[in-house]
Amino acid sequence: MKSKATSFDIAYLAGVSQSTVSRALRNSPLVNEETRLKVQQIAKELNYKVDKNASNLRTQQSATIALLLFEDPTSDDSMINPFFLSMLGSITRACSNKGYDLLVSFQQMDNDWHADFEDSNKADGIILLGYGDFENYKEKLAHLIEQETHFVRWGADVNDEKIISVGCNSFHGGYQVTEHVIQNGRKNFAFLGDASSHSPEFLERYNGHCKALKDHQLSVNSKRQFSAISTEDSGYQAACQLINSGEPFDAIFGASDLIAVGALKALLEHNLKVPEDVAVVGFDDIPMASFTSPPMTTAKQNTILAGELLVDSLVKLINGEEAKTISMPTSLVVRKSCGS
Amino acid sequence: MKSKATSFDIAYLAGVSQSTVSRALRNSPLVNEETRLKVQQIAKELNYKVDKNASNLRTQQSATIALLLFEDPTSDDSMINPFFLSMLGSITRACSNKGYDLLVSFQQMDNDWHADFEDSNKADGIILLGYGDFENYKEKLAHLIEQETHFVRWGADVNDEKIISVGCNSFHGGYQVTEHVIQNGRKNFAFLGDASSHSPEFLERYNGHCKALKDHQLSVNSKRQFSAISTEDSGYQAACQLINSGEPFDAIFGASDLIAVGALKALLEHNLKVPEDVAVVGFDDIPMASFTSPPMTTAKQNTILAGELLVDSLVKLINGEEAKTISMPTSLVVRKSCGS
DNA sequence: ATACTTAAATTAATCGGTAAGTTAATATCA
DNA sequence: TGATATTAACTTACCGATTAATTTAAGTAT
Repeated sequence: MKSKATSFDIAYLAGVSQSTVSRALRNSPLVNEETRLKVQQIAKELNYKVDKNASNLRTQQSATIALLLFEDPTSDDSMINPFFLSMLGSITRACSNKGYDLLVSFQQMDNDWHADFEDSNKADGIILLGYGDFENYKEKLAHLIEQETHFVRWGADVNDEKIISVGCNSFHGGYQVTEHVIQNGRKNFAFLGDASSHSPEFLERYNGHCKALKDHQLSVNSKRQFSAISTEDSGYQAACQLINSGEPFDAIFGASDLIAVGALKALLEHNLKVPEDVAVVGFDDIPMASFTSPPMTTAKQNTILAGELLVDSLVKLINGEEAKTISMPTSLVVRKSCGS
Repeated sequence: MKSKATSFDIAYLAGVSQSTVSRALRNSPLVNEETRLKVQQIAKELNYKVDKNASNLRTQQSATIALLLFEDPTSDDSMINPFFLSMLGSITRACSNKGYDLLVSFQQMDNDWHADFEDSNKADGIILLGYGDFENYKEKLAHLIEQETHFVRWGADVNDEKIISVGCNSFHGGYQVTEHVIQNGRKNFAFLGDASSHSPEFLERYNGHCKALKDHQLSVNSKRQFSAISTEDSGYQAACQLINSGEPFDAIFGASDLIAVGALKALLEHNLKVPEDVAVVGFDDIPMASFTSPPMTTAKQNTILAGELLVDSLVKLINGEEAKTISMPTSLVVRKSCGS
């Protein structure tokens, strides 16, 4: 086992002190050009790498961001919500662009989740990602605030200026897709997804949905709203309930694409044709959405931009700057499932 | 800004020495039960968390694994290969089960990628994940070995006992899907995917494919093999080349599901019906595979198990134990795209 | 020639733990 | 009772960097 080179080894070989080595490697103007080059040369030969534990300990920062990904406890263990997977991809990129490493951690929303990364100095800040029961979640956030932990979360504004959120304008997205379907002549809209304060995003989508209905002189019928979490299975269940309820409907808005995909499956099983009998729209624009049969019309959330904004905001907080809650617009992606 | 509590603060409050605090918190038998409880109580009240930088520095290990995810440089920046995303999910879980944190880093295969995580003591070992030009990749692995870095890679065995790989038996998988389609009566098989030593996995799939053809008295026609990397677009291009080549074919084997999905699109555009005119099969069983139209028959790679085995093997290496290259079986998932 | 800058390096304190070595107090045994 | 074990604590060195404080040497001005 060959032991790693330290700055002392370099110092010895270069015939200078260890602190000069440290300075030279970080291009400090306090060290002579000639010395610097010699030191850097030796460091390279020894394949020397700065020990992050030592330097982080000394500087009290880690150039690392922790990502906590929350999952619905009921979701299939083998499959992470593809939407968040996309987010993860863009966050990873955004972090590396900003010179941060990324620690990824999956957490069950219901369990006691630990956000010790910053307390233990493993990370400088935290990104919280995931749908989930917000009412429960809120206490934990209060705790984070109390600990003065730097964090940003993905999601709708929660009207607390200490909680920085980056999210899509769910209300507008909900309005947008609903209006599009209405303009295709559908009148009896069903909504599948939790519409309570436990899921602020879904609630906003629902509110936008209802507003669109009202603006077009259609009534909101709560008998056509069925609760669902963001899994295909849950969407399937909700759609079955809807079908079995006997309420007439000619359009379904799934609060997320996964829910809509589940609905598609339920409709198929009940011999209802999409979009002829029922128009189906979703939310997110996950990669799968363009491969469903028929391809899904949906409100696209720009995950690339979202990842960048999350990281930007968090880095601002880490640097002691101000950061603001951001709401991004969604864009309507029209495919075949909505009938036009 | 409230400063974090250190073990000295606890020591002062508990009226013991700092080292006793350190021991008490780690349940060392060297400290009296009563003292231990008192210390732990105070630690809790202060919301004390061990500083990982300090303890890692002292113990020279980080309880962290770094995951390097390689992407085909040409792949769409917005979309990470869903197969690797699944792997990432299961690796994350496996790590947390083993008590390791996970650092995720995306790397471009062609650029100089850095695997400094272990050298800089940020991680105890590295998992390498991704398809890509293996010939190029090899030099870097040699470098890792030279540095005595602990690492495991996803992929086919590369016949070097210093390189521990965990992968699926691509040869068998290729054989399996090919044979299934042959048994449905197809005779003119095309293969889309790089079949060179630059992509060992694809090459193995191709070899298995050819073996199945031969075993069933069908000839291998290299004019029906078109190179492609694992992206939908590349699969689309390759399928177009195939179609335009004028070679007759009634089945396509995409070396990965993404390639097969691209092929599906090309066939649709050329008014070729799947599976009536052409059977299409893929490899991986990404989530999308069950939502294509028609749903894709494919060789499933068990990503959950794969993640566990990768982490297990790496942890063994970290602990100085032996680890062996592992080849897992694939399982045939029959859906509609293959015509039965 | 003396005093004063400036440049370039060194020394030493520090970050917050871990663990080996040592001491002090109590318990056990012949 | 004196010698030896055992328990539970304390002291101190150390991990490998960063950086403030200090020293040394050379250069400039009066």
